[in-house]
Amino acid sequence: MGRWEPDARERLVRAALDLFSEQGYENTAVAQIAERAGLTKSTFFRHFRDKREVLFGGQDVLAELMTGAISGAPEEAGPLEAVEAALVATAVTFTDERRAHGPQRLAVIAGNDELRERAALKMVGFAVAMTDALKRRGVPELEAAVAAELGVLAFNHGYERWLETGGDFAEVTRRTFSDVRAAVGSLEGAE
Amino acid sequence: MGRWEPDARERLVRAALDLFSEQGYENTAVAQIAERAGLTKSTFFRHFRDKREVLFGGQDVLAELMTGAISGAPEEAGPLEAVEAALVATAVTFTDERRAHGPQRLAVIAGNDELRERAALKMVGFAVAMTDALKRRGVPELEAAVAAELGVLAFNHGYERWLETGGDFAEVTRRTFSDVRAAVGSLEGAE
DNA sequence: TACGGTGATGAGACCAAGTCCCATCACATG
DNA sequence: CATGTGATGGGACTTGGTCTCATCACCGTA
Repeated sequence: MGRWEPDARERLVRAALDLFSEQGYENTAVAQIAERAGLTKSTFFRHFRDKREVLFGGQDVLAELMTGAISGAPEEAGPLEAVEAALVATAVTFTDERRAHGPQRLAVIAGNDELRERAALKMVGFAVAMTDALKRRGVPELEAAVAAELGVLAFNHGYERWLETGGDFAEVTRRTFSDVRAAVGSLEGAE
Repeated sequence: MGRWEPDARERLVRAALDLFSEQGYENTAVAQIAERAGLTKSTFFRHFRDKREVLFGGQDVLAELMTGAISGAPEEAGPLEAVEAALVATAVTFTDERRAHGPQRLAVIAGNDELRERAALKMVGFAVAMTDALKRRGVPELEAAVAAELGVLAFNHGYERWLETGGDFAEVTRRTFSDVRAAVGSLEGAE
């Protein structure tokens, strides 16, 4: 596993994040990112499938953590409890270091359609993963889909709250999920 | 409003859909689509922002129909009733002619990541549009988001059901949304 | 110390998506 | 018949993304 300067991948992420912030996503060429990281275009595409992916690395790990938690939830747990376990299970990846450049990352994504598109796909990926995992537990199709969708909603809101308020991701997300469930209750009760 | 052969846009859509089915999305060049439609690459990009968009035309109209219906819903209507009205309002665009190439379109989209990505973005667009429209009615943030998300879920499932079973889109969607609400009820009651 | 294997990188050709600018054509109007 | 307008054609150009081959650092081993 020989290497010149270590952490090529992380260097690319940092360079990309900074350049996107400075000049905007579409005004930044991949070659420029690679150059700032002391690498070349070839190496960039060896680490990331495309230009967008440099901002979304490790999301597949999240999906695996979610499905793992749902599969491993106790027999008696209902779908919503399983989904909550899935959200909590992702907390291990949300370190303080990751929290540091979270706002910068969010701002870049919000400012570009291609990136919002990629973000949307990732969320759909989470929803599908959780839906499938729930169905494997015997949860009916529609109930599984609804539970998963509520989970993704809580995940997104929870992530933003976590960036704003800090604290433990698991704790913040649990609260957020509880708020979502309360909102569902209000909706059902209102009519 | 001069024009040689009429309906350039529709010809492009047909050509694209057929070529994508025959050879796959990524094996089809924009120039090829334009050629089959008797046009050129320039004209293609004058009608569609990018290669993907040729399969997603008119989705902005749907979003407007949804927000219009939510804004125009009676005062007493709850969030879920407003969302149901939004779904029903889109029915006018789902003609028999559109239903004809629906399955072909779905198959093409399912077979390519870029296209699923674009589809995901469109759904997020619907969710955001409905959420905002609900908030303008005074619905609290989270309740609005949940209601909108349930609406999008019903919209997607309803669309597929409509393609399979036929009939009136409004009717199919109404039933689907009712099923989604029932699923929500089961979830809440289970724990 | 020399040698070969391995994994990461560099370099450059190549194709297609998407942008831009300008010329051109059909049609309507005066 | 002149003129304007909207849609199209054509081609140059940039960049994302793929592919192939050469190169370099490191590691183990003789």
